[in-house]
Amino acid sequence: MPELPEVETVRRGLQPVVEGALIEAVEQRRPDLRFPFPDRFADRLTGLRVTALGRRAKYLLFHFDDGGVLISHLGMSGSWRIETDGPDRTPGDFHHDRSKASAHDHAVFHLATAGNGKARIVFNDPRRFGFMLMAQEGRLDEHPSLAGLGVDPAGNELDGAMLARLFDGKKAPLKAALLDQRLIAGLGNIYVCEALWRAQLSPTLQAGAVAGKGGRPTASAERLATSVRDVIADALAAGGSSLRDYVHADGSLGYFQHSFSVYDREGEACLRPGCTGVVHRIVQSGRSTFYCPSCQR
DNA sequence: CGAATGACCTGTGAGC
DNA sequence: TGCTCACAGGTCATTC
Repeated sequence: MPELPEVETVRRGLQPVVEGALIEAVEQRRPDLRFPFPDRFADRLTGLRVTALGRRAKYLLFHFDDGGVLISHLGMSGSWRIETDGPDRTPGDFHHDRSKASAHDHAVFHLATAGNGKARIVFNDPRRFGFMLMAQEGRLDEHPSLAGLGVDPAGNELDGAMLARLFDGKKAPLKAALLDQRLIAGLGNIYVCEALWRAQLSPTLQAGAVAGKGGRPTASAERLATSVRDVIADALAAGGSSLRDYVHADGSLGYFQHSFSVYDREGEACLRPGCTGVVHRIVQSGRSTFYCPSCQR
């Protein structure tokens, strides 16, 4: 379920366990995910210390003390799980049993944590659209997976003016433009639908029309930029609020109860106060779009 | 060049 | 119950 807010929630859950941890062993249980694992994957990681856990768009970045960086993408169905042995030792510790082990556990990192405990983090991915790649510190921006990524909607940069500049002259529908990771990096199908609903804009409008002439922001562009940021911020808040340190009792990360305003609500009443419309589903570039034709124009 | 489509995988739920 | 089908939150390669 990983769009940007879910990936960030996973990052925050993993962070206290992996930052400062020493990788004592790595189990790689199959040769590939979406792509082959990097050559000598387990050997290269064993003995390294994690200096920081970062994120770029939907990519998790494990920074190591030798200057290497592990780029981890969750694809459509990937997840990380934390396992620890024994009773809790400090207030920050948590205990998770191994009952969730499954055939789709593809990689296991055995860690000696900064707090001198033992932990494992397990990557599980039934559909195997996820992947892991290696990069070098200082050359991250040149890595094929990260080069060309657009602005992060969780930060402060995205405003109406920037959105208008990005969409200026684009003939693609708004839905497709918002999904384009080269423009805004981190939005996925759900939050694009949600942002358009908030902004009361039709997903079928031409992106360039919203930008306005010459990239000067229209009221629609301002509204859309605000909606995108608010949708992401609200999802992030939801990710942290219902969980203890973003970690479920079973150690799984990043999946949280969430209700959507339009996504997956085909045929149901529009939730906007005063709107009597019904949510429709259409297909744009092969993917479902949910929107209310009555109030999104 | 931009835009649209198919491919990559497995799991799930709806409908018969 | 068991089968088939449509569909699933992402990206990449290919085609028009």
